[in-house]
Amino acid sequence: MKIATWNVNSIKARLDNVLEWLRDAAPDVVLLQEIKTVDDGFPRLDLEALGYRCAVHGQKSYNGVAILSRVGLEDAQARLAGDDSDEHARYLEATVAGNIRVATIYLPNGNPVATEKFPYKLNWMKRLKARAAELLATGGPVVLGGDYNVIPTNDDVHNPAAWAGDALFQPETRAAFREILWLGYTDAFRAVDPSPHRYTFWDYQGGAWQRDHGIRIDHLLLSPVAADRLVTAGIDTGPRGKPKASDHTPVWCELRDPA
DNA sequence: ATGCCTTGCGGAGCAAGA
Repeated sequence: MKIATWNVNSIKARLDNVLEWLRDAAPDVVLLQEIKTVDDGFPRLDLEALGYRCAVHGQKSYNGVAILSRVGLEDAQARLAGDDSDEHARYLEATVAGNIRVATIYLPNGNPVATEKFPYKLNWMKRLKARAAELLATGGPVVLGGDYNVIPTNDDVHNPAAWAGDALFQPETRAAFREILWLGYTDAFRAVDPSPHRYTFWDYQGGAWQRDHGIRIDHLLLSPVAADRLVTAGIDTGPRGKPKASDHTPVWCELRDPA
């Protein structure tokens, strides 16, 4: 069972890239972020033609998340509890393969730090932590994947000093991410690859991709019973090097079938 | 250097991203 997460930066602009990658990588479940379309604009038919069912939580112009699955897709539920005034489409859960609860997460960027955007980010992380705790309490396999907009450690950024003032790298941001991990979640990529400077995002500007000036901000967090099934995980840098690429590239993990 | 790209929206030049 291969589960991947990918911030595609517009599903419409990226459709050919996404279809090509689905054929090449053959993931069973894909957690998408930044689809940048309302539900009706989602290219459902093209994805269904490859065997995927789709759950979509869209929004006009910005944000938007979706789940693709070719191993069943049930009980989709959008939005995080805790702030009824939050209209951003950033969170969607569903059950795949019968009993794996997955969530696609587009965590707020939070920049600039001196504006209301940063406390919105931190509050969103509190809401996510609360939901993550609820899901742990079910005792079942859970995979929380997405664009967390969090650089966890100095090993996850090319030049830590350059990011010191950024919302993705603030001590409060990193602490809030650790709080979620310490509930009992495992960072799937880090569990299998401790090497530093493995990135999932490279800015479009300044030749960041060509220079490998990236950051690791897309993560797959596994509950204990999901982590017990972890076979391997990786970052697929292929899509970032293609024409018309998203600025993010897919992260994936492989879970063995239950005993 | 809040620019350097890229996208959506709408039909020019912002807003937002990270």
